[in-house]
Order: sequence, then C-alpha cells, then structure tokens
Amino acid sequence: MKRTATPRKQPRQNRSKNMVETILAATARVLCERGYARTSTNHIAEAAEISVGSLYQYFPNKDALFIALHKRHEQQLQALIEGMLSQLLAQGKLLSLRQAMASLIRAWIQAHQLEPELHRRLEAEFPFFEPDEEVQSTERRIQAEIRELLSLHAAEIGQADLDLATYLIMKTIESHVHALVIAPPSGFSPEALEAGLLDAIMGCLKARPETA
Amino acid sequence: MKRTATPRKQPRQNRSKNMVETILAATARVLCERGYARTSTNHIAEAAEISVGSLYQYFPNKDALFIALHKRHEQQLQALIEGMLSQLLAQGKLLSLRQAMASLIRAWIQAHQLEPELHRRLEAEFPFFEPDEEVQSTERRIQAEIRELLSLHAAEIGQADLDLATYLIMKTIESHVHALVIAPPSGFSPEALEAGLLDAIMGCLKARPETA
DNA sequence: TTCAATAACGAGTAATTGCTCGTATTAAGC
DNA sequence: GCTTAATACGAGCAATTACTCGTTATTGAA
Repeated sequence: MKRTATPRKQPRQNRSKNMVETILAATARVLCERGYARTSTNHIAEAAEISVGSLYQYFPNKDALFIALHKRHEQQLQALIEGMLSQLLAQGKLLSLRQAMASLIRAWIQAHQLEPELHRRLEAEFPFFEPDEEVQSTERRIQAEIRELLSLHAAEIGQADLDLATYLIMKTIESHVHALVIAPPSGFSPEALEAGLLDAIMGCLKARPETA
Repeated sequence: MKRTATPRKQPRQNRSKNMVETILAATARVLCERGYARTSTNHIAEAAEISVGSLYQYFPNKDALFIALHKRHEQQLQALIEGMLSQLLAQGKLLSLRQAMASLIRAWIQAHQLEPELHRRLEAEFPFFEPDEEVQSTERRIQAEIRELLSLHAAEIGQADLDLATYLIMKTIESHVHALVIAPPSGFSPEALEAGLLDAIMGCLKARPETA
C-alpha cells in the first residue's frame, strides 16, 4: 500500500467539481455497504462510474477519501449543534437551565439522525486518524458556547469549575448519543433515555461538594 | 484475503499450549507497535519467532488472532470490575451509596490501567466484530450486580426505573473512563475528573421527576 | 476552426498479504 | 531403538490492492 502524499490539483471546471462530489458520495455508499476493510479504491471508482485514474486526480491516496468524508460528516453534525446553541444563547435567560439542556440534548440526538449508518461506519471501524484542525477548532467554539450558556445560569450551578462542568456534560451527552446511534439499548424507550440523560446532566451541574 | 473458517486443532502437548500464549503475546506487541492496519500475520509470526505455518495451526485466520486477544483483554478487565463489585456487595449497607459508587468508579479506572496501549489499539482502530457471547454474558452479570448494589440503597434513589438507572450509570462510567484512557483531557487533574464523574453519577441517581 | 489547457480514462505494475501443503522435527508409547 | 502421532516449519502461490502513466476526450478562448 503506497501512501503518496503529492497534493492533487484543485477542481477548476464545473465537471470536476461534480466529480469530487460524485466520488465522495460513492465512497459513502460503498463504505456503508461493504465496510472499511473491504472497500478498495477500485470499488469506489466502479460505484461512482468513473475510472480510478480520475479518482486519483483529486485524492492523493485511499485514506484521503475517508478523511474527507469523515470531515464533511463531522462538519454537518457540528453545524446542526451550533445552530441550536446560537438559538439558545439568543434566548438568554428566557429558558431555564433545565430547558436549555433539554434542547441541547435533543438537538444533539437529532443531528445524529443524519446518515446514521455512515456515522456508525466512520466511528466504529475507522482507524485512528489525527483529528482535523478545522473540526477541532469548531469543537472548541462549541465548548465555549456551552460554557457561556452555563454561565448564564451560574447561580444554579453547584460545580465551581465551569470548564470542568462543560467538559463533563459534553462528554456525557456525546457518549450517550453515540451509544444510542451505534447500539441502541433494547428495553428502554427513546423518551426514557433522553429523560435519564437529562437527569444525569442536571445532576452533574447541581452537585455540590458533599462529604464522602 | 482469504477468511478460512476451518477450526484448528486444540493444543494437546505442553509445547503447543505455550505456542498459543507466545502467539497472542506477539500479536499484542505487534499491534501496539504497528497498529492494526499495518500488522500482518507474517509480522506476528516473525515477532513470535515462529513460522506462519505454526500460527495457522491454532488460529484459522488473521482476525481470529485479534478476536482472541480482544476477548482475553476484555475478560481481564471484567474480572477486576467484578472483583470490586463482589466486595461492595459483601459489605452491604455498611457503605453509603456515594461511597459505593466512588469505589466502583475507582475500580473501573484502575482496571483500565492494565495495558492501556493495547486497550487503545483494540478499542480505537478495530473493525467491528460481533461481541463475544461469553463476554456479553459476563457483562449482563455485572449489570445485574450493579443493579443489586443500587437496590440496596433504593430509598435514596429518585429514578424509579432501576434498570434504566443501571444502564445510565454504566454507560456514563464506561464512556468517561474510555475517554480518560484514549484521550485524557488536558487541563483537569485526574482527581477532579473522578470527582466530577461521581457527581454526575450521583445526580443521575438522585434525580426526581421535575417539571420541565 | 485551432489549439492548448484541463479532465477523464483504464490497462498494467509492483508490492503485499493471507494462507496452504509437502516436508522436517520432536515427543510419547512400546 | 522403533513407530506413530503431534507439532513445527517456511517457500511459495493466488489473490488483492493502491496507484501510475501514456493516451484520449472535452472544454473554451482566440
């Protein structure tokens, strides 16, 4: 497996912009159908009804395809979450802390309804690539926005360290939603799970130091 | 890549029992050093200082190696956690709910200190195999034991559905510990994280239905 | 129409990989 | 020692794979 790193040309004409889209769409399709391990660049080219040569004009190597796909998907999710966050921030203290958290959780869950099978494949069977800089930067922005949301209700929050609180609730939401998408637990209704998750988040915020 | 499924012979003599151990140990070593994608059966045989032929006498195909390794590792972790759980159950109501949860969290974290790099590789860059039946059964037993632990303190617990509560706290602990091992967040001390996690768990348990 | 830049093509290649199978070595029962 | 079963070996095969590069087609401006 070569791993050429030579950068490829940027699409100039219209047909080649379409090409990039076609290739990524085919990559997603084949990934969902065959899984990462059994997906080859030849398969992708065939599914996209183009030649391998064309594929390699825009992507320097196989992994670049998946990295691009991964990035695009993450950015779509992030956009949905940020949309809800800006709404919540705009409303200020009109909403209670609990209401705001409930909305955040719901948005997070809904975002993950976007191409869930692709999400599953990307998250579950993907080798560990270094996270994209742009995605990370948005992640930091989301974190800052959640922190701001929390600070609106600082009076109600027991946890003194707002940064820690932000980190904890993000990780908690993220992991539960992840579990919901990857392997939805049987026996519990989505509503019950959502409510339970909200309780956990609120508990984590309300908590005041107690003696062990 | 063939994927022969013919079952292989069970080791009878001593030398072959050692062989299986040697092979698994080498698999772990190579996996940690090279990562899953760049690990071949030839590499493993070389690292184990045996021949590929010998390897294929005990493992029907490449994935069987990783499946066996994965299973062994999971069982080790489960054993540690179950050990702590039986201790906690034996102590009955001597410990407060909070104390019991704190011990559980600590045991969970400590269990994951066992070969963390191997754990990282297995969890992060492993294709999606169907979970092992034996491992799943132990998982269910652990879940039942946690439920029992909770039911000892049912009076203090707001969440009416103990099964849901059990599921929620398991997933919460699991995911936070996972994050701690895979990508420890910078900026927070381990103690603060542990305390925050405990708060989240307790909040999730204490929560009583509120009006949204 | 001409022509050069851009894009698309796809047969072919070099490398790798999983795995087999015929052979050699060792162990155990007699 | 002799015999037989168990174990270990490793050269090599068949299949797959990522990727190249010489060629052809398309575009659009002059």
